[in-house]
Amino acid sequence: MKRIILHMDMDAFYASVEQRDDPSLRGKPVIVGGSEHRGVVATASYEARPFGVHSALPMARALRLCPDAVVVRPRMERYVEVSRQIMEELGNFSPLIEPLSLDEAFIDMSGSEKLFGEPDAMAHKIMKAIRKRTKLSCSVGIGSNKFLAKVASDIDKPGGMTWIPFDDPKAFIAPMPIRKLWGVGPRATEKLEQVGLSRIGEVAAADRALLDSQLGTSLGGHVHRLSHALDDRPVIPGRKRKSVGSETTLEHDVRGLESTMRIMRKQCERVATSLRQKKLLAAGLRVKLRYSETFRVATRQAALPAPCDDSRSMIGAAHKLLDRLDLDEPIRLIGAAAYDLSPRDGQRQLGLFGPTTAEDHSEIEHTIDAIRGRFGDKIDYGSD
DNA sequence: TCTGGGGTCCTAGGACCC
DNA sequence: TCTGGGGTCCTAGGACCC
Repeated sequence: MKRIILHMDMDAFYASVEQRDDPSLRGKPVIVGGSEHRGVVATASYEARPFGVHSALPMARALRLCPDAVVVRPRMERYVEVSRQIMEELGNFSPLIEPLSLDEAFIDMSGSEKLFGEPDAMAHKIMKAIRKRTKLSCSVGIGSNKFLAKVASDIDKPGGMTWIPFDDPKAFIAPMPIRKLWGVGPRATEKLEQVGLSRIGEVAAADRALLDSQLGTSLGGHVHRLSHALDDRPVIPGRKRKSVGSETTLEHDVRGLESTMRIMRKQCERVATSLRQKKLLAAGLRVKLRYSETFRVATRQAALPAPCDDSRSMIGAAHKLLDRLDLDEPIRLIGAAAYDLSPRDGQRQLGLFGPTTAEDHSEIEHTIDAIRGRFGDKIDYGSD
């Protein structure tokens, strides 16, 4: 059966949510992002983009380009909430929804013409439903596979709909830069350009062996297929997450075990809280540091003594892992991530003889979660 | 210009086992 | 004695995506 894949991409999602929620921001250049010192732009509103402000740009530079911009710190919980509404709306069109991030999803609409009409009509109905539910706009791409749908949604933003022809998609994408190929970033672009390939059509015409020699057989094969407009990856709903992490770039560098652990404890607490919210247990923990002077990232990981969702177990594990890293050079980023996740089901019980085991701590922290849920996060529970 | 935070996937080397 | 080969798992790093 002919596949009909749609890709929905919200327009300037974080910035648009902020402008929707705060009317005083409407019509103004809005930048959602971090601190001017070490932050970057997460999303720039369309009013800010003509100044050259875009995602991943260092904040300091963004503000030099657009000094009148209003800077807003990201409110992730809010975006998560709006994202849920969007995905729920998409669910009314197909059971095969695959979210790629908070603001993007694939929708497999194959065989739904009787219900929703031609693909372009489907796309318009989706855009209308999302606007009605959230007052936000999105762009939609249509193609016969994921890659084409994704390329398409980017062509006419904001608020656009693009349908890459089902009969000759290869000709449609041939003139595009190789950067549009999924999996081709700055490194791979450089490697392909070294052998004179800068357009998708040139990659399609290139020798497979040349691609493999530049990119390795795995990425080489992938890129080769995409350049021929071939992509048989299915739309997979309900993909399980593989890790849950928290990391932060510090305003000021730290060094030494004590200072590093002070931050690391907070990261572990956030990871544990997040695991409990998601009803997951982790069997492994990974710590991550980024060194200021070299910008180098170092990670260490290890299995936890037992699957857990409490910060105490993670803090203990993180401490051991940090022992294996250099803590003498200045550190700018500290992070922790839990992996090897499994669903937590069943009841937990508090031991009779005081809080000693990881299970007990999990139970206590669940109780604290519940209190926080009722009274907010402003309560002081004392230390440790 | 001095480079976020949330993730996923791939690779290469070493341990370990038979 | 001068040393196989394959499979699997784990770890660390790195590219990439939004």
